[in-house]
Amino acid sequence: GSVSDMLSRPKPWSKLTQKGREPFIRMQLWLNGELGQGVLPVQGQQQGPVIQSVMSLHDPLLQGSVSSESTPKTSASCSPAPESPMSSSESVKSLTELVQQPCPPIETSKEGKPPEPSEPPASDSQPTTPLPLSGHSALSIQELVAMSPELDTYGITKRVKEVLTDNNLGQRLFGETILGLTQGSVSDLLARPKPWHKLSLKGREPFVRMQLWLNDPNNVEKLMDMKRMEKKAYMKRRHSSVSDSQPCESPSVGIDYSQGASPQPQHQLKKPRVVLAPEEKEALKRAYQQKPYPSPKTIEELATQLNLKTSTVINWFHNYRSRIRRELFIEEIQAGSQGQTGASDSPSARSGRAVPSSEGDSCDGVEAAEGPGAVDAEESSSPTAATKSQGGPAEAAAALEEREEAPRPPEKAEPPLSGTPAPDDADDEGQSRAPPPPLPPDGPADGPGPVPNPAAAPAAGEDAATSAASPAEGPGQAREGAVRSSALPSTSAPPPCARRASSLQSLFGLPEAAGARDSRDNPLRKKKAANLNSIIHRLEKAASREEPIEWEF
DNA sequence: TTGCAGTCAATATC
DNA sequence: GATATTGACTGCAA
Repeated sequence: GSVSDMLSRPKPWSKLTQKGREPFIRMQLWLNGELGQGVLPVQGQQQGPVIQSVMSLHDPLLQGSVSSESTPKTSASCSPAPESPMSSSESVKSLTELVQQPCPPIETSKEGKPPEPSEPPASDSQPTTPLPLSGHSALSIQELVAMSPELDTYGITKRVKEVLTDNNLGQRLFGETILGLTQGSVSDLLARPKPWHKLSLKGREPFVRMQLWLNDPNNVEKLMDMKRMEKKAYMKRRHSSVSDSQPCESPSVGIDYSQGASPQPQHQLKKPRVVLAPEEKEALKRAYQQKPYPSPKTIEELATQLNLKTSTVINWFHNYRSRIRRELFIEEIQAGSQGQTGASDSPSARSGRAVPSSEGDSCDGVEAAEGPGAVDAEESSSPTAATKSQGGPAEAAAALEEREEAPRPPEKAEPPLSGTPAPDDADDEGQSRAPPPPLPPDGPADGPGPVPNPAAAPAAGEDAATSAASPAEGPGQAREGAVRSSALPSTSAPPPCARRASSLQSLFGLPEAAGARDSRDNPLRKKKAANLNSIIHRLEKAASREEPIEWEF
């Protein structure tokens, strides 16, 4: 139990007592392989003293220092990390120093990728230079990650993007050579980095690699060399293959799957990729607004109505939830940087502003644009739009909604996000119990109708939100409201309370929220609401296990 | 069993 | 051709 608690809710180093730090030291040592597998001398035993003494040694490493590079530049200088919970600027330095050495080939210790089939030139080239790890005694990437101080993921990606574009280096090359990831993953990572504290050890790895790469004075050169070699190899292959076969269309130039691997018998076995039609996505989004966590039954219904495989629907929900979450992270960061209040705990936040890509665009954009909101616009213009596709997908969602409640807000806009919880779904676990509607079903009044004017929408949403908070609703709602407020902060994430608070406010239409943010808020709010939904859902679920009725705050 | 994080890899878009 | 998007999959944790 203690372990579970510690692993899921570790306290910041600075808040730990000597004793409290001990388990972390042990973990660190264990991660470093300095504690034999298995038996760890317990407490006061022989190792006790060792641990105690190590405590001081490791201090800097363990501490989460802050993104040194975020603002300034390369970590090297690591200015005093102000907001870092624990100031030690050294931590960063230690890592960067650690990292500054020549890099051995990417040792995919555990990375699934075997010998990087991709490494095109790898074969004939110098050691791909991924990790600056020193000799074998060197720390493995995992160890580095474990010991790494808090990095400013945002700042790192920003710099990486700059370097790559400035030098005309592609994501694919960078990803395969430096990170051991595919182009798509790199793109995603660079465009939507998660804040350090939300990353798992594995998720931190690419950032540590990037940091290491950034610290490598020859990083660009090495990559350029790789590029050249790739090109050369490509040309060579081309020449030779001109005559003979193969559609070596392997996108990645140097990859030779061709060889050892079975040629391409598989080609036929591949299942075609499912591509959801816009209407289907719409319907799913709507369903999501209603219930971010649909019950199996609901999923099945959706699948049936949309004529999709249930696994597709399930996957879609998983992906959508997680992607929305990610966008929220970014928004948080941005918001933080803008409101500069943000700076608080997440270093990433600092660099936020710099946010290159994510700007309004993609994040919100995505949803906003294609999401319900967009639809709205559409619909507003052509009322019947919704009707499109005969009773297609759109209806599917609608149907679901209907079941839930009556008036279903035409998808969209803010109101929906609140996603009127479907009370009906009795089957929906958590949900049913406590309707997690972040937002109350829009009052009979505004919500339901297709919000004709997008501009107006926000307002409506707000109202709804506000009302949600109001006692009026059923007990459930009230409860929720309460829960929400209390819950949010706890959400596992340590994001700046201030920020969070403000988002909450805006979410619920608290005073300032209303006018404060501009248009851009809508989508934002929607997402947040949706996110709240899931949070609430989980909270309720958890609560239900224990004291179903009790929790009111 | 369920949900999530992290990825891959096929497509879409620029 | 490079980058962005996204459905699916894997592994892990609760």
